[in-house]
Amino acid sequence: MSNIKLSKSEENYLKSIFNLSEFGNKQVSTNSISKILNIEPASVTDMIKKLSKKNLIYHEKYKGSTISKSGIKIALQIIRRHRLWEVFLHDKLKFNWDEIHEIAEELEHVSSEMLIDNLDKFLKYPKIDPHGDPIPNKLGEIDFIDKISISDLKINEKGIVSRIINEDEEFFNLLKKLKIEIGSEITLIDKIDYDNSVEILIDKKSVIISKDISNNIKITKI
Amino acid sequence: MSNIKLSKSEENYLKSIFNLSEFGNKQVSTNSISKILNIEPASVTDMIKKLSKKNLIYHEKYKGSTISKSGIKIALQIIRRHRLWEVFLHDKLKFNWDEIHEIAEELEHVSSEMLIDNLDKFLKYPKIDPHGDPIPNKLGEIDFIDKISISDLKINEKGIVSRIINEDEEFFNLLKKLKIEIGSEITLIDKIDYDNSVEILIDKKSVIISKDISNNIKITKI
DNA sequence: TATATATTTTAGACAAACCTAAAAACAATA
DNA sequence: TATTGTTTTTAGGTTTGTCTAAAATATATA
Repeated sequence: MSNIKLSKSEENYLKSIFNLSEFGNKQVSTNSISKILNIEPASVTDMIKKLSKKNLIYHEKYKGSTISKSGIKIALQIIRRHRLWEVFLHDKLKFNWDEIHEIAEELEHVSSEMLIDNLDKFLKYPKIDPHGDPIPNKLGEIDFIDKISISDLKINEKGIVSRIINEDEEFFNLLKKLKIEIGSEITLIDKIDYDNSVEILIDKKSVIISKDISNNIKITKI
Repeated sequence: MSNIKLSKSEENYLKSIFNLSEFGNKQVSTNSISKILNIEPASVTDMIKKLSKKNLIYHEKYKGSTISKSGIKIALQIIRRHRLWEVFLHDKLKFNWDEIHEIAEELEHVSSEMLIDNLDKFLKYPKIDPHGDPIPNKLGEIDFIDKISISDLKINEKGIVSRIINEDEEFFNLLKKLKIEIGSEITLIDKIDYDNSVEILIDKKSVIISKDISNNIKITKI
């Protein structure tokens, strides 16, 4: 089995390559990795060689890198760890969801499988993290949930908030004021044709939110 | 303020030096650090130079090292992090207390002050870890608790198990069978002069335990 | 106290993960 | 297609934290 213990750096590269590859389907350029990790292209080339030798990615000189099956498997475990820690930080330690990413970025590299399994159990096997991103299970399987816009609902239909696109602090504060967060139940009351804003029922109150705001909130139908 | 971010290595050295120094009172030999960290003496000398330059320890060539005030302060924070994570792993994630040390050893290096404060709050500000060791508070203050042996109790006096000395797995299994763990209430029923074994009431049952066993269990009087 | 032994330090090397500068390959376009 | 610009790689360097071998110092003992 691919039980090679990877360094923190290797894990970060692998995660980034996976994220850039759109589930392993796209070739990833050295430059894009460099930008995402804030590391010079020359250093990225070094690490690409290293990961290639470990068969976690395939690399064609001057062309780009593709993540391998075993690379994907490991990347999904790192993402699993990251997202489970995010749930813990948000739900148990009461961090705001704009504060959790950075800390989870550290915690994700603590590599005890039993730790993550027990954490998963403690959190009652959550399916999505506080940003609404799905959490891979122990086997790396992801529950794909159909995410739609509020305006895709019919009048009086209900949805659960499952993804916040914009992660700016101002937007976060607005949502806090509106009592909208991942898991909130929303009912569509009316669509206003004039400017494509929508009237919704949230936290037992009805509010009208602009198209721009509603576009940054994804939901799943109940 | 001494808000220098230390590397994982530096933190481990500092913690070891503190532990070996008996609360900063003793000079620590290069060899003892080498043994505890499993790192060659020559490498230890290198790190000693580095920590000296940062004024976290004082070093006299060929004599030994003493930990400084600011060194102690940082060491106590690392120990605080370690022990809080141990409480979390044991109480929340249901790890056995012989499994938690290694994982806490990793978690203790995740250096967000807010993380530790929130964890502390979540755990309801515990005073001791699952081994019975005291947890420094945010300011580095430790509650010193008078730890005594079971045989120091008078007949019918009660105590709370507050420290397990022997950390071997067999001993752990024995304690599990006897339902003895940190926090358990013990009542001394009788002292047997013949072999210095003691009869105690634990978990509503009376058992006789040998001198050797009772010596490995420290308690605090209620 | 002289000598043997143990401890500590110095010197020099190495791997990991980064860097800069320059060369090589590729892509875009006049 | 020749030139220009961009991307990627190579070459060589740095820092951190480790190592081994040898030298320096301290300690123990005959």
